[in-house]
Amino acid sequence: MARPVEYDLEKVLDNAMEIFWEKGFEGVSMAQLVEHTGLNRRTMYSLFKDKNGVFKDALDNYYSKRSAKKLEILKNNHGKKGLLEFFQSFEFSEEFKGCLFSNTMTDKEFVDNETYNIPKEYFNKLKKQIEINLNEAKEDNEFSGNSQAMALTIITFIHGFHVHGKYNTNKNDSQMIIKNLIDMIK
Amino acid sequence: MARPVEYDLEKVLDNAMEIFWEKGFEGVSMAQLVEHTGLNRRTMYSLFKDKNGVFKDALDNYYSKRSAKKLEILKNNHGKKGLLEFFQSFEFSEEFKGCLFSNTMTDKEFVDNETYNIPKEYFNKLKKQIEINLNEAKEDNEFSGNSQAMALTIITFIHGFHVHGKYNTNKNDSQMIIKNLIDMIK
DNA sequence: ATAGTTATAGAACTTTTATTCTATAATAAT
DNA sequence: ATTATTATAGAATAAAAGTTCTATAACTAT
Repeated sequence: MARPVEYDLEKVLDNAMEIFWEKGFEGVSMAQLVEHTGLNRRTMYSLFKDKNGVFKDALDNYYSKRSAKKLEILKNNHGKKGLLEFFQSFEFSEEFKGCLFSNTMTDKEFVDNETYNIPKEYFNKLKKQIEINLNEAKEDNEFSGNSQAMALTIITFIHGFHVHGKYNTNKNDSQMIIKNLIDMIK
Repeated sequence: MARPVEYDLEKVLDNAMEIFWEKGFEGVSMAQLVEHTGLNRRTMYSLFKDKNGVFKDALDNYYSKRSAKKLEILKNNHGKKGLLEFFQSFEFSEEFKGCLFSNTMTDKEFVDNETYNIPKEYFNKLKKQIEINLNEAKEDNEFSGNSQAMALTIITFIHGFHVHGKYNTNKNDSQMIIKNLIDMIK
């Protein structure tokens, strides 16, 4: 009945996610978004309310494509094994983009609350899951500290790992940091 | 011979530092800077080259007012004592502004290289000093790990601590995190 | 084939932000 | 007092970014 769409929403979201991941919410203009998604300006606004709307959907996409998998790694592996697999899933690429969610936590003043809550709630979930794995590790006699405190520390560390990667892209350093943290969990 | 200045450069820099600290480089407009410093728009541009110039001088001011003192704490206290004093110097205010330098590390694409290098070099210095304190702690039999790896881990952790504080302002959590990290350094 | 509906193209508009310009004000030395 | 010099006030300019508008294109159901 109507003219068919030429875009692929899946790809549009992937492209939006990619550029936001690299440059951050404030670092990306609508013009760049239009260029990078291949979408028409007008189509952009018919699909999304505004720039924040694009960002919100890009974050949802990031969650299902990436973050949800991180949670699964912890859930599907018992205790300390889950934590080890989790840390090993971090990529050490030279062109380090960090984590879109972790980056977004520092953009509180630029995005609306609903959008900010997406990564925020992910980190809450992640913290709880890490705590579960630590408690399991405790039962296995592979951890003897305070699970709650250690879960918070690990979350804190994850944030820092992504910040550090913004200015130090040395692969050895990254691996050294991860290894050192793992050794500290006992 | 000429009309005398009405501003106090010291206060101007403090005010600029304060607002950048709270909102980040991109989060502050020249209009806000003019309002917050009490300076005239034109005077602003006669004192600083441009917005980046204001930011650069605000960072230099932050270094001498705050960061340099952090380094001194480590230098003036031997080994692990220095590290403990260092961590205790972190403030746990509810209205958590984080660390201007750590925040700036995530703004790489917005500021020029010369400016970005100010906090970057501070963290390099800090890492080296932490390494020195860890080596001293080793001689005192208060630490037995890899100093280099642990120094990197602590720096990473510091970055993360400031990101975490952006969305979790719970004082108990912050204290728990710091305490947990200290316990892990051994 | 035509009417109806939605997509696309890209210009136009509006707001915001950084930067500069013109005019005026206040001091110190002559 | 006048002049030279620099500070201030605030308007003006220019570029960039977000958003919307008008016109045209492409398809489907009748």
